Amino acid sequence: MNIKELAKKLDLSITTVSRALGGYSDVSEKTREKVKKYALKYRYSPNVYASALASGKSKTVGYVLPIYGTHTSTLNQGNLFQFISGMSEELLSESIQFQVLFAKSESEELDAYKKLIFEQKIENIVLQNIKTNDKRIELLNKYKINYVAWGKNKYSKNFSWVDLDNEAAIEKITNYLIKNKHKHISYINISEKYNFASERKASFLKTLKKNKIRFNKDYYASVKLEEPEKSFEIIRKMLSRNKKITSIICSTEFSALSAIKACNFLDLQIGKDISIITFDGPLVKDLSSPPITAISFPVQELGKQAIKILLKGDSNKKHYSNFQVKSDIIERGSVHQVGD
Amino acid sequence: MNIKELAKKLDLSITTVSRALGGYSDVSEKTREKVKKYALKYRYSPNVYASALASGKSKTVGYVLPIYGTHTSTLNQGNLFQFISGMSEELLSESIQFQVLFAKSESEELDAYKKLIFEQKIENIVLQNIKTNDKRIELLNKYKINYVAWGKNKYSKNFSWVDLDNEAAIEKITNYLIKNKHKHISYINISEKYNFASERKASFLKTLKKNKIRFNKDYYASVKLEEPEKSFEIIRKMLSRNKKITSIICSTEFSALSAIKACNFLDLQIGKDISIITFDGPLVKDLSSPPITAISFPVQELGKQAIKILLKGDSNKKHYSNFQVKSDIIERGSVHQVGD
DNA sequence: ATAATTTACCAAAACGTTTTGGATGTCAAT
DNA sequence: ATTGACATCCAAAACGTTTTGGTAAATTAT
Repeated sequence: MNIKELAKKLDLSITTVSRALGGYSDVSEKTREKVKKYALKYRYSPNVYASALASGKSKTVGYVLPIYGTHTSTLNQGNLFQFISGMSEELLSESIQFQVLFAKSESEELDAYKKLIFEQKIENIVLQNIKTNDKRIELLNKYKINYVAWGKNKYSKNFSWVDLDNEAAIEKITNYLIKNKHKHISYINISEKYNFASERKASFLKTLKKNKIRFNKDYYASVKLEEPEKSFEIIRKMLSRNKKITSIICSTEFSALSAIKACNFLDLQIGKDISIITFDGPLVKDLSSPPITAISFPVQELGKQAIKILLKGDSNKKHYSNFQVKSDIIERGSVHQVGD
Repeated sequence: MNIKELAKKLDLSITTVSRALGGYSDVSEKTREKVKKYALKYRYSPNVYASALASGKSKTVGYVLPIYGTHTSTLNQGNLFQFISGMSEELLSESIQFQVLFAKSESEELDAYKKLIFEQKIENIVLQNIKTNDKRIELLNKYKINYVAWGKNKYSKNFSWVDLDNEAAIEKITNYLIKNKHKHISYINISEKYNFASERKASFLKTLKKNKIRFNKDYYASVKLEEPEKSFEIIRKMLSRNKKITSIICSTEFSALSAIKACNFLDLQIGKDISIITFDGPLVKDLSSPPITAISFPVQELGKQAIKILLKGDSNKKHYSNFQVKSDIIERGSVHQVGD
């Protein structure tokens, strides 16, 4: 069933059918209802290719999913699928397509974006894992693509984004530990080339300073996003070389699980000898023993908002939106009070 | 740059340019090379929408990724991204698009396939998690879609598939445990509505019988694919009610990690009081303490082969291919000999 | 030398939409 | 009665390809 056949059944022109379904005001409500009814009855849906060709717009949102390293990078982003789920839900309700490409390296990633732009003529894109200096941003700006980023950086006055308030989150965590009399706080972060990690480090340093605790660089390490499996060795070494450490902050739940493993290895009892606190995720939520206190934020909502902002966006207009969420600590008993 | 402009630059007709790039034999090799050179020079790539509209073929492979439950279902499929990575690699080298939809429930899943078929006119699809009675198979057969499944079922003489030899894998695992004098072997499987799980159960029963070990149904449980977080309670209960159990086979690595948690909870020492053996995955590989003996198979290769079979397939011809891999046990010390 | 075949090219139609630029009819204002 | 504004519809062009059904020239077979 195509538009021609449908028009014939309705005894209307192709134009009117098209414009009725397109929501144009130059068709009466009466005929619009009739057209809609028949379209449903005969299961008509416009051919996406013809539609994209004729209008020059693809009604598609593009997204590149990085599966770096030994495909474990997704493990370091435990709430990735919550974000995708949020996007997906919002897109479904707008009946807009969702084109996902997979990339196995950074160069493949940039190529994937080029493919979306040049080959598929996609004009709406969602980005994630924004770097402090992000080539993708340059690319998308250059070609006037409408996009929304999960994450911000120093150029983010000039694009739309959604994000967790990373600064507030780390401040909250650090203060929480300090309140529990921790002075030797370690932090297992992600490489600072990712802006969220850089923000978190900055906030960590700032909060320590505010509380007059000297930052010890031996207490800080960063793990590559694409190499979660390296976390264990890093934490094990850090803990065995710095016996004074009483708490570990983890930027990802994978690190937190690695920290558990390291504590087991070194016979440190979690919640007694040492504290662990992490950004939340499904593994930490359901698998860790013992349960780990975590900071949680509504990732699915972030995905929904990303799409909402994207769809009302317009790459020509110079108006940018953003959406920031706060986070909350969920106590699960892995943080102890020092000196008890 | 479109084909018209390119043709003008080359002083050739649109037809010839199109057919040169399309690999038709009615173009001389000399002009073909010239066209290719210019296409590269001017960065011409055919408009995918015009191309799909004109040819009626979309040059796209469709795929539906289930993110069931609280988006944790991917955790129960640890090697999913290895499979995707394999597909992705193969598709990239053929410069074919990869359209991925996400589905959050079974009905959404079926709708997603319908969307691929009816709205996007996609004629190549990869399926995963084949059920013993799979509605998707009916749908795809009915509309003569070319597809390949990861997994088989009783109707699989009538479609193409790639899979692990599940029967051999479970036989290998069970024999391995029996060789180590285990008689009270428990098995944490996935719901038998998935055919791979059903095959595994059957093979488990068969191998026990062959070795004259009576099957105890209290030693067997299945977890829903979309509810990995339930594993822990199931295993904990099973172990505390059946003190004779000396080994646990796990169909997914998430179950294996849950089994570790349960053993810790019940103060059972892994590799001494109780053995755990599992299907391998990235979590078990890098995160579990202690390391868990696992059965491993080349998932990425499965993804590659799926695409190879798909692309040479033709929904009209009644010829079906398949590709089956064997698995190997990787000893990591979590299996002990009973009576030592 | 002529006929038959093969090689290399091309004009025009087709794919199913959206959009442009009217056309027609109705109604209120003059 | 005429004009202007508005509501409602439509024919035809356009989007950028692929495919069909050729033609002319070159080559081979007779």
